[in-house]
Amino acid sequence: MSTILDVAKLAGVSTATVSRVINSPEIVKTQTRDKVTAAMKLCNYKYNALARGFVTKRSNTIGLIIPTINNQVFAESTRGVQDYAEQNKIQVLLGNTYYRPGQEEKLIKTFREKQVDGLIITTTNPRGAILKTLVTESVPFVLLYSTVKSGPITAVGIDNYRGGYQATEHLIQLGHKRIAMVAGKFSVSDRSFHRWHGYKQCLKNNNIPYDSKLLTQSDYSLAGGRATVKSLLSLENAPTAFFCSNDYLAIGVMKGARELGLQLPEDLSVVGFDDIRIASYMIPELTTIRQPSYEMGKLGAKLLLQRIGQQQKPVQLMLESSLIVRKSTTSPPG
Amino acid sequence: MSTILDVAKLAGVSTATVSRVINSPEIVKTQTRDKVTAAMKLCNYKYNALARGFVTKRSNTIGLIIPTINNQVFAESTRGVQDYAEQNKIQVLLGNTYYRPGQEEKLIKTFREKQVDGLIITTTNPRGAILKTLVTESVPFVLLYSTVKSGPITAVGIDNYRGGYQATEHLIQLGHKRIAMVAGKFSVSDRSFHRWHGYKQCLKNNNIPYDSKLLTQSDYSLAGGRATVKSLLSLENAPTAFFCSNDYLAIGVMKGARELGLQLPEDLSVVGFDDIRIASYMIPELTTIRQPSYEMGKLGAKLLLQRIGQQQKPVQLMLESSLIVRKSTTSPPG
DNA sequence: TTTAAAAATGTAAATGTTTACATAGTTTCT
DNA sequence: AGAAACTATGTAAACATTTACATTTTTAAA
Repeated sequence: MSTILDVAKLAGVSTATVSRVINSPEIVKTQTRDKVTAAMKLCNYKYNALARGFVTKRSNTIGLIIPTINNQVFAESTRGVQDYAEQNKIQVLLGNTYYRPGQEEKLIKTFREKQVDGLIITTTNPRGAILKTLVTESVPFVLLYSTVKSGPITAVGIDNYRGGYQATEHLIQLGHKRIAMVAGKFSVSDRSFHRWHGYKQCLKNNNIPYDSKLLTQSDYSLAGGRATVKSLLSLENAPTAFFCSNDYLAIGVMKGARELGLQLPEDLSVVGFDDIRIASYMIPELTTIRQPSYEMGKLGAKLLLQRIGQQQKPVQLMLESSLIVRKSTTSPPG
Repeated sequence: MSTILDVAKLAGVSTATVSRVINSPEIVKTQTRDKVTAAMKLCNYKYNALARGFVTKRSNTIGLIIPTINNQVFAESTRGVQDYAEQNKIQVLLGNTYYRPGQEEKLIKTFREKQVDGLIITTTNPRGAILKTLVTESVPFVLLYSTVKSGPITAVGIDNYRGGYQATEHLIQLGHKRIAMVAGKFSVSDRSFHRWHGYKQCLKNNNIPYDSKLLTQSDYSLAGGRATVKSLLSLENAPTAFFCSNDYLAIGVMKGARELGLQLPEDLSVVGFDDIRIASYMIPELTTIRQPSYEMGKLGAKLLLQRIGQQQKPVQLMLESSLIVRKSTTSPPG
């Protein structure tokens, strides 16, 4: 493999000049530039970005850490990050934690060793020590789907409390009094926890007593939703509506309910969260709380790159979530 | 930031010894090792994998190129690649082409500059010049969802022809004679093209005349499927079954058919392709051709790492696809 | 012309590891 | 005890760029 030195010799110039042709061609005379370009062609020169990163201390790479690429929501934000990064000639190293404890730390360590210029993290543990370390050692990073509201951390997210409130309010307005919440495990993400708070508060504001039997915590998955239906519906005084922590849970719930012979939405109303693409293709079309995942990814990347360039002040940005009313919700039976 | 040299000074040893403690601790005396480890702690030493890559010519990074992370199929294979890579302490750089022409070449160039040890590509253009270049310059790479059957390229895929055949055969056995194919654009992927060949051949073998009006080519998306239904159903002598190039198309088709007032599967049978997770949660549950995406990703990564290590002979591996009969197919009406 | 200023190029050090080879220290064997 | 065979460590070059600074060339001004 040929190096800058080979090119330099071939073109009869110094390595500095070759480097300049690569990095700021406008400052080298056209004539010289052409000689160099020709020489590069001739010896099939391939630029070594690793060597560059080594000397400049800039890898032009960022690390992206998500729970799992298998959730369309994170796929969407990943796409946002990638698109923005690509526009700025930055590559993305991707890592999944699969919600495994300790995995975030591991990935962060590896990525830092790889000399990434910054990190974008959808964390499972926003109070973890590792984030504090990153702040102390002034590693540029930003949090996605974040629940942090203040402090020295740059973060973007939505108001999960409000999302939970919106969903519940919608159901109450339709006349529901017994509303179950199919939450994701709180231990795994406090986003679900905040949504639950919104749900609870909304019940309270509407003088509906909170019943802890109506809360379940399961995996954030289709199977999780499906599995949780039976127990909730076999309660005496069964719920007439389900608010689910994400769309996969909601789709699972709809499936489970169908299997028990219920008509949707007549017998049971279901609200999801996220508004993944397929939500509007379900039958009935899924009512849900939309969060702008792609935009969040893009914005997160933008904030990160700003932070890498100049010392930006940390900010916490809140994106708008919105209730999308479709066909999976209606008034309770009777 | 402290370097190996700082650690060495602090511990009173040479850089070589520190390096050895990092890379093969067993060959250095316990006593020395402890001194070094202590020194590393003391000056908060952070390993620089970039510098290592620079001297060893191994970045421990591979590049993964897919059409779009937004398709659950590719998300699944990505997961397979990642999981296998992680087990082998390899990181993954991810790039989406979004089916844009020229984008594959661009990504390959960037990744090579980044000195990736190898590439995993789900190509849109298996006959493109770039792959030949990679072979010539002996860059280790493997193709995923590949349609290449022989030659100097390592590739893993399924028999798309057979998949198309299986799907069609299933519909014919149910009694259908007018079977439409909702294909993805052939220009964008020859996988769809091969499936169509299987479809055609199966019709022929069953003495059903091929009708080119029953073929549409659209985007591989929910919207693409939905949009294509109307025109097909308004043909005189309309089809009673749709074979779709992927599950998103199929789900879109089901939605579109529902909107036209059809009952599924009584009025229209639909077969998909891929078996994405959500397929079995649709109503009716989607009959489809399963391809083992996760396994494909894992296997691809395995083959790549083998190829990087030793000079392995190129192989083309064919994974089993299988017909999963669910509820979206039944006998034609009447 | 000369001279000053600006533009273009060159020189060489620096970056943080690894590793072939050399040296020193320790066992083991006779 | 001396030699041989290991074992443990050190020395220093190599890797492919960038870049501050120095030098040369060109251009413009006087």
